[in-house]
Amino acid sequence: MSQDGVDLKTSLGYLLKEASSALRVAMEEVLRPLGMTVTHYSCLELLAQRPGLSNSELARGAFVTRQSMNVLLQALERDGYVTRPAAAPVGKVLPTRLTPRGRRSLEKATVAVRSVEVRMLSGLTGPDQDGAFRILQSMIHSLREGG
Amino acid sequence: MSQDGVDLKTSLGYLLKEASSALRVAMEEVLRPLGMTVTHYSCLELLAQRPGLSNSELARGAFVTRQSMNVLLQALERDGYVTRPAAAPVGKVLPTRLTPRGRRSLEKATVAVRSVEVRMLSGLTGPDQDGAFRILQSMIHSLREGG
DNA sequence: TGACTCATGTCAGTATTCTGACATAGCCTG
DNA sequence: CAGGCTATGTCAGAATACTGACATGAGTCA
Repeated sequence: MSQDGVDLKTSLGYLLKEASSALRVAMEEVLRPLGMTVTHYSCLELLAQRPGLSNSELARGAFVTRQSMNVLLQALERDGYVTRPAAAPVGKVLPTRLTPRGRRSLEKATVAVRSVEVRMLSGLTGPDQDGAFRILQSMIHSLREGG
Repeated sequence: MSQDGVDLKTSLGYLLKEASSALRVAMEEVLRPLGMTVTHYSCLELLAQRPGLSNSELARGAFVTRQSMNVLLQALERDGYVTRPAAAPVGKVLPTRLTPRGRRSLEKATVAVRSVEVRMLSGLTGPDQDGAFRILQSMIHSLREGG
C-alpha cells in the first residue's frame, strides 16, 4: 500500500463506510461459527424485540428489499426458526414469530454480537459513547430529509 | 410499522448500520443521474488521490474483494475511464491510472458526493464534527484488533 | 358505491458480490 | 541457492441481493 490518507481520511463519508465495513467483518467473524449471516441474525433479533413483524417491516429493519427478506424468511421457516400463518389474519400481512428453536439460536448469537459491540465501544469514554449516539442520529436525520 | 426502538435504537451497531445505509442511499441517489454506482465512484476517487494503485489496493480501499474490483476495472477500462499496462512493470502488479475521460467523469461525481457529505454534517456543531472523526476512528481501531 | 392510491406478498430474471482455486512473482530465512 | 510464505491477478461457479412486474387488500375521497 502506498501512503494512506491524502484526503480520504478527512472524508467523514469514507470513515463511516470504513467503520461499517469493519463492524460487518467483525460480526461475520463471530456469527460464522454459529452458521449464521448478519442478515439472518438481524431478522431474528428484530423478531425477538417485536414479535409479529411482517416481511416488509423486517426488510426495512434489516436494510434489504422485501424480496430479499422474503427468500430469507422462506429459508428460516423451512428450517424451523420462524413461523408464519398460512393465511393472513388481516389484509395480506403475514405476522412472523420466532419458534423456540429460533429463540435458542438467537441467544447464542446475541452473546457473540454483544461482545463485538462491547469491543467497538471499548476505546471510547463515557461522554464519547453518548456523543456517538447523538452524532449518528443527527447524520441519519440529515441524510434522510430532502435530497 | 409497530413502535420503534425497544432496544434497537440503543444499539450503536444498529445505528452505525443505519447511518451507513442512509449514506449509501443518498449517494446512489445523486450518482444515478451520472450513470455511476458507489463502488464505481469510489474506485475513481481512489485513483485520483493515489494514481497507480493496483487492483488489490483499490479493492481494499473500496471494501470489496479483489475479484469484484477486477470485474469493475475491466468495465472501466473497456469504457475508457482508466488504463492499465498490458504487462506488469514489476511483479504482477498492474498500476491503474485515470484517463482524461475518467477525470472529467469524476469531477461531476465529486461535486454531487460532496453535497451529500455537507448535508450529512449540516446538523452537527463544530465540536461534534471533530468528535465524529475521533469516535469513528476509535471504533474502527477497536474492531480491527484481535477478535 | 366506485375509483384512486398505497402497501403488501410473491414470482421471475438480472446483476452484483463473494468463495474457491490456480499459477506466478517477490521476500526472507536457513 | 532452495524452500516456505505472502501477495497478486485471474478464472469459474455459487450465493446473495436487486429491479421489474403482478395481483390483492386496505384506506381515502367524491
